Amino acid sequence: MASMLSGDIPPNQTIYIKNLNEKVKKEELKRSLYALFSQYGRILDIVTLKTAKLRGQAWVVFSEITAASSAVRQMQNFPFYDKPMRIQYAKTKSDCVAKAEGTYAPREKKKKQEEKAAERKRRAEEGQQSSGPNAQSNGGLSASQASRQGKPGSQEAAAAPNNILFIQNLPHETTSMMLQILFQQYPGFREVRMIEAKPGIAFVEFGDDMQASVAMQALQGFKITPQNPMAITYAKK
DNA sequence: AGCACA
Repeated sequence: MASMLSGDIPPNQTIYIKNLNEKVKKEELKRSLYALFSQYGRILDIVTLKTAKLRGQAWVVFSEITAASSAVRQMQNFPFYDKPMRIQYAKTKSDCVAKAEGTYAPREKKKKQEEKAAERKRRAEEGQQSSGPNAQSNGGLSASQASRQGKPGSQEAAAAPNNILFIQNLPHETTSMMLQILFQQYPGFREVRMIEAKPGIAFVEFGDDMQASVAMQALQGFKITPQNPMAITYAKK
C-alpha cells in the first residue's frame, strides 16, 4: 500500500505548502519562506495569494526537483508562525518553469481572471504596505552557496566564542520572527533580540558557545534578500 | 480544507 500522508503526487520542482498562518502579510510571508527554504536550493519564485480560496497556502518553486524533495521531507510539519507546515509537491508545473522551458501557454479562465481583478482591487483599497522586493526573480543563494562577503576578518579581531551571536547586515524589514524561524532549527536556540532603534542587527542566544557556533557556521552569509548576506560574529561579552 | 501564477 503506497500510502503517503500527502497522497500520491509525483515529484515536482515546486512544493505546495498549506496550513500557513493566515495572519501573516504576504510580503513577510514570502520573505520568511524564502529565508527558510533557500537552504535547500535556488528558489525561482514564490507564489502566495490572499483570496478566500488561496490564503494559508504557498507555492515555492525550486530550480531543481532534488531541492524540492529535501524540502518536502525535512520541513514537513516545521512550526512556522506557530503552525506546522504541511508540504506536498505541487500538482502542476509552475508558470515560471514553463516560461523558462519555452512551453508556457497563457491560460484563460474567466473565473480566475475575475478573482484576480477582485484581489487587486482589495489590495489597492487596504493600501498595502510599501514596497515589494521579495524572493522571486531568483538571485538568492542558499546558505551553503552564499559567498562569504561582508564577513569579519577585515580588521576587527574575531570576538571570543560566546553563546550569543551578533547578526549584522540584515534587511531593515527583518522581523524577530523571521530570525527565529531561521535560527530555531539549530539545537540550543533560546531567543532573538532586536532593538527598535537599531535596524539591521540582532542578537541570537543559544544554550552554549558550541551550539551558537554551529548555527553561526550554518547561517554565515545566509541571504534573506539577495543583497543582504548575514554577517554573524560572537557578541562581545 | 483549500493546487496558482495578477
